[in-house]
Amino acid sequence: MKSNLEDIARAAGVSKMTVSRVLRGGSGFSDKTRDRVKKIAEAVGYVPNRLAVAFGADQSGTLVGMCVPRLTSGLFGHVLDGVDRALSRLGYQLMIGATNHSADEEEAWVRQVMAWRPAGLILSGRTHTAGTVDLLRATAAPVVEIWDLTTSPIDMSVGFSHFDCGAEMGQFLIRRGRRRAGYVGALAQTDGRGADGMGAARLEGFAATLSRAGHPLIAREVLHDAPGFYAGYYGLETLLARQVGLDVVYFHNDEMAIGGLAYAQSRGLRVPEDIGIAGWGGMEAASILPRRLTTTVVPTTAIGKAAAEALVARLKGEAGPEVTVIPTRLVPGETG
Amino acid sequence: MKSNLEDIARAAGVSKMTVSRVLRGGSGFSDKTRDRVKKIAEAVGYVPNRLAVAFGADQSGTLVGMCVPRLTSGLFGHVLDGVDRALSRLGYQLMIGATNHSADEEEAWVRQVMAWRPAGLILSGRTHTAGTVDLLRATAAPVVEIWDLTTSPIDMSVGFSHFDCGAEMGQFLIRRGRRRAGYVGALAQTDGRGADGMGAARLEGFAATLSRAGHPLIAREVLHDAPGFYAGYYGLETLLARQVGLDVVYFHNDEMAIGGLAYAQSRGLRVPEDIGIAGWGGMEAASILPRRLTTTVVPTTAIGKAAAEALVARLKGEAGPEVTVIPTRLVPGETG
DNA sequence: AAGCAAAAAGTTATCGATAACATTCAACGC
DNA sequence: GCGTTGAATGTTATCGATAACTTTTTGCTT
Repeated sequence: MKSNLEDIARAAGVSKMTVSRVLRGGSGFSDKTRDRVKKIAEAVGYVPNRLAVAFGADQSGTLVGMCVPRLTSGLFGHVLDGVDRALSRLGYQLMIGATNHSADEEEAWVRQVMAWRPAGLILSGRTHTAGTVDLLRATAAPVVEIWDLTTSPIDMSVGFSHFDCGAEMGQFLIRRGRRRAGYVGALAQTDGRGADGMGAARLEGFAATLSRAGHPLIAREVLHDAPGFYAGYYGLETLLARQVGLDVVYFHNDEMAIGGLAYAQSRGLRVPEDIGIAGWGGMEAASILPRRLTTTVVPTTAIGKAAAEALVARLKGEAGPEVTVIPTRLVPGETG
Repeated sequence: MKSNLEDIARAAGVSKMTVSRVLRGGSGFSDKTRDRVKKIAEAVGYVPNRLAVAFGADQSGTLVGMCVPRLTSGLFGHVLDGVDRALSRLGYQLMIGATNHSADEEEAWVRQVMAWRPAGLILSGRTHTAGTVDLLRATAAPVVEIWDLTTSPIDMSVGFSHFDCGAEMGQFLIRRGRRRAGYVGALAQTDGRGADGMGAARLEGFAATLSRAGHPLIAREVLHDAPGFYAGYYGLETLLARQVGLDVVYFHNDEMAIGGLAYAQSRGLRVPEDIGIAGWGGMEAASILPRRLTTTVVPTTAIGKAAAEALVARLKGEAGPEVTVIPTRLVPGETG
């Protein structure tokens, strides 16, 4: 990893500049020179120093930063995958970080990653600290906020409305005759910064719709825990212990809903006869249960892809849409 | 994002060098100067340019590259999380990539990321192209190979033996009286490069153990597909259509095993009475099913953490172990 | 107040690639 | 064979931080 343009230039008996031109493949050299330089570069295993390129341009043209709430989330894994596939094909590098659902941690990450002068950033959610927003506004780098759509993005936004997801599920459950609904969530915000803005927005949309229909949400249980199977299992246990007579429970996500399903079965409750269960997210497992889970499918990979494409378009100077809506799809299933 | 040391130096009436010293907090400046410089740096929102630092040192001291087979894998999500938590705490940045189970794609990624002169690399698996190995050996950067343990690592290795996982499960199922075993895998290698070396090693260990016990593997079905629920579902369907009388099926991973479980239930097969099912990996869902899945739990986060720590130790010049074994744990469950 | 050590601050060179500009060279028409 | 043109190639400056070195200032002793 030691050879540079200078070494190749010396070996080929030309100047650094000629080598640079050859290796980037433009024009300004003879076929003979090109062949000789290329052969030498190949032989010494030349790897261009992107640090030098980026530094010279005071902008690392192929570096993109992406920050997600949790790296262990199945949904975000797919988003990440969508982004990575779209970007790596074009020669971009992905620098990642996790906020652990804390806007302060996000700010710390943004500050760190900005030091690398990335060509662009992809952030998750629309809740950021004032410091983060200042930092980003002071930058020319394009920023895509994904997941939770915002009508006034810092720069660009790709995703859908969590509020609408909740509202749609509320309407659906009302239409199915549900009248006494509960909610089980997780990751209650601990730092007062709207850390779980997205789950909270779904709950709001859900609750608002139920109220409008005249059958308001009766009970809710929000755990200070990772939104996984266990949280769903114990969350439903807690909720049912506190409140009798619920006929449906809406969960923060599918993992929790499947956990809830497991609890209901362990208690001998029939789903959906005794109690309905609805999730959110559309994890693969949900569609292969004995009874298909009633849930909202989120096109995760498509969101990642769209975010990457919006970013790349902006980097190429093309004028793209400020807001890209990627619609979710309510899947009726057999548990709601 | 425009201010640099020069700007601050000018504003403070000192030289760049003094500003540099103050901001890195060493010595060689008066308290008065320090306060003034710090105040100005704060006011202009100075973000140091790591590109310049890394370039000057011809090594990006805080950049670590990590490559996983798939970003959508729950297991690797946890590994990634373990790595990220350990590294971000120490101020390192993580650059990621996915091989999509292709050694060639890995080489392409390594080539790209080496251009950033990372302080170290974390790779998944022990199967690499000759080109990758050459590239890495020519580098001073520490490399940790995780997941599949190798006794002769390029540099360092953290993980466990997939062969042993398969062997252990084979022994266990034999002890439970299983005599006619099948296997359902996925990600059949299409490019002949050992793309799925790790699942293949488990299968080998499994088959070898069964043979030694006198009850060799009867049927196997390896799909050209992502190893998810669907693959498990249809994989078992295919296997059972081809071969009657199987009394247990070992799956590539838990997701596939759960898919298989769903197929068995859909066909009215009783588990484990009519057919046993065993998975691998230890996804959270597996432990909350009505019947706990027989599987091997892999301490994913611990592997990530150990890999990060081994890398950091090496970067600090400490002599660490070449090979770190992170033991897996067979969980008997009730399906095998 | 001179002398001297130590602290404070400044100067220079450097890392690799490339844009912008400068120069050399070859081929061609007349 | 001489000027012209365009292709081929070379030179210089630059990006920001910092190591290594040099100079200036301060503070203290006698």
